[in-house]
Amino acid sequence: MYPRGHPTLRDVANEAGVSPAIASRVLNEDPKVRVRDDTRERIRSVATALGYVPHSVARSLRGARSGAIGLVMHGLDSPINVDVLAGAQSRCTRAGYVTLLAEAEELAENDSQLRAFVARGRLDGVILHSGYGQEDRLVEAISSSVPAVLMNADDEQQVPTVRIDDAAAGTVATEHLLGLGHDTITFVAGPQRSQTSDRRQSGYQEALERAGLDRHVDVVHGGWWPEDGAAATREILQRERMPTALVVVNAVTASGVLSTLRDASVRVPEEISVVTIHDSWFVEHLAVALSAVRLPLHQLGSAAAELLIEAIDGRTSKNDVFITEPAPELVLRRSTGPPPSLLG
Amino acid sequence: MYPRGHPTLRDVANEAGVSPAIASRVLNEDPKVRVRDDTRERIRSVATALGYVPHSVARSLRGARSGAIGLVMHGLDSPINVDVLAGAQSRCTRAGYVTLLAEAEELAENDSQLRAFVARGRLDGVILHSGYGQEDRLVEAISSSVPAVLMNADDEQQVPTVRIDDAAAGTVATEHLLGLGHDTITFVAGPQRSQTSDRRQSGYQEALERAGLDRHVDVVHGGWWPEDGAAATREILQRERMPTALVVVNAVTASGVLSTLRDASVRVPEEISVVTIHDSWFVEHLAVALSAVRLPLHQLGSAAAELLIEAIDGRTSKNDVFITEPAPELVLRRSTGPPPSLLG
DNA sequence: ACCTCGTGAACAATCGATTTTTCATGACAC
DNA sequence: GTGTCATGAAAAATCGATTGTTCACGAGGT
Repeated sequence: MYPRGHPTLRDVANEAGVSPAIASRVLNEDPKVRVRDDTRERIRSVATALGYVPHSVARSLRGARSGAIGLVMHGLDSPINVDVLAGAQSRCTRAGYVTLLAEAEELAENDSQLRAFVARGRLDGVILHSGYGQEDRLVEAISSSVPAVLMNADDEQQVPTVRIDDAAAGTVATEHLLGLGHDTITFVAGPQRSQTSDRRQSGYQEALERAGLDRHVDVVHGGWWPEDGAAATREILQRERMPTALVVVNAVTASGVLSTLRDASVRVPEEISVVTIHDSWFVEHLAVALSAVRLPLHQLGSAAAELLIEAIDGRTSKNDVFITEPAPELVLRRSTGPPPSLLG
Repeated sequence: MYPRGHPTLRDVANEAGVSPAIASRVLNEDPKVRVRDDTRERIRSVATALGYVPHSVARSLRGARSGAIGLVMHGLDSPINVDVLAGAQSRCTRAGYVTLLAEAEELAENDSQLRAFVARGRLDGVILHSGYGQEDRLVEAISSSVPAVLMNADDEQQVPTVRIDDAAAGTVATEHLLGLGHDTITFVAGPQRSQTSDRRQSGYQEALERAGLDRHVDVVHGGWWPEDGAAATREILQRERMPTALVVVNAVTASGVLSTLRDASVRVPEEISVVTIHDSWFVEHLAVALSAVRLPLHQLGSAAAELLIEAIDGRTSKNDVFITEPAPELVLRRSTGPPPSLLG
């Protein structure tokens, strides 16, 4: 039923009594071809009558365009990353591309998967989710065979990159706490090698420095997952002097922080304030409704798609994009308040 | 740099002083061709020296296989659905297919997107995430042009379907509450037209009937999102006689239920117990760590991929698959306990 | 010497659409 | 009546790989 008897352009042409050449031009509305109106009409009606659908593979073989963009993503189990994916995916789709999805880790580990993915002719370009470190080989392998754009990668890259203002997010979060009167604020960071985490941390440090509190910079390394937040929190809980507030690198990490604090019966925000970066659907449903800095993740994805599509079309290809609008903004909920000392 | 000067099979053949035919056979390790060892060696080394990569489009034009599978998904903003996606994606990838991702809603609304997606030759098959109702036309359009498998669809379908035991999940959740002594248990359902929700609800009803409580069946319709759970909860809170326990159709919905109860200062589980279906990473970090019934979502995806791949290969194609292993299982956390009446 | 056979590899068709080139027809001018 | 031009459409090349068929050559048998 499926592939059998699918009419080809030749079938349409024969049925309409014309050559495939003329049928192709009519159906593609080639402006520089002269056809009689009745012929044009005949071809069109035969095409619809037969249910003709162009063969995309044949078309891209001739045309050197596949109409497909590859999306190489990290950790889709995190809603944060899914937001980015959605932004990229919908932008590509609106531009008429179909999107191929792949997992960065799998591609990096499995050479035959990688080869199948970037096989010649399959993709017009690739959007590569970066910022998880240690992926130079993958970036190299992909960008050497197909136009590529990176999302959220390290600073020095051969490949065009789109970034969001992670440092500003760190600053906004920290300044919110400073404004409430906190002066011992710990940054719960991501993995040691993450530049995304580093950038947020530098925003945190900058805010402290501006407040004259550079001596109070305090960083605990965690990771991107709830368990990482939980581990970091347990470490903090064991200290003699606990900070009065936490800036957590990521909302998923923060979910582990909050539930660990709850399990330890530490009241938020009365005993400790928590603010995080990324405002996702779940943050207001966590152990405590979580104050968070909103970052334009969806835009990160769509801007990357935009940049790639421009590059594919050969239009002005700025090399990098830094998304500053909308600026990171705090969404205030229940997890932040004045430090205990000010509560009387 | 990219497409320019990519060596073709002909380039390899010329360089090695053989015909493209023999080069193709050697590189693909065709067993029924006889070549001298030195020729074979020469072709191989020329291929690697030139960095030859087969042109996937040319290959699939000739071979009538694209090596690509389409994944049409609903609501990727829900982690629940992402789990399903991940299962399908990784199974396809391991079988050597690349995966094309599309949004069911967009495809249903936008005809040109749909046509681009199922364009002849692009896909060897499609996995279609169903169970959101009202998608007959999409299923029809897709399955008429390419082999397809449905995930979690309604019962009467023309297309092979993979299902999980939603009814059993409803039963397990309900029996857990019954076992704790509850007898007024409300089911917070999904949208009116969702068969997935209906199946879970029927499991709930069946459990009540077996307990002789058929008169206590009570269903409030909500939806798949936190706001839906919140709205349903507000409705329940306004009643004169509140139930002592809730079975919530979905963990995302339940997150809205729990935070609404928290905001209304209703203690969980002391005043009301809540159990949900779907055990995702976030449920233990919600307002109250949520008891949940684990369903094999990842397997739903991978089984669908499996079924589709078998169909593509023309191997035994069972028409439907019903996943019963592992059976739905309760993961006990803090949101369920005895009803107030038994607490003394 | 002639025919047969096996070996190793070239030739050529094919997949379906696009695109450049070529061609047939009729109208018109001379 | 012959040459020129515009019109409308057919022919044929092309994209790159795969695959069924054909072919050249040398060894071996008789």
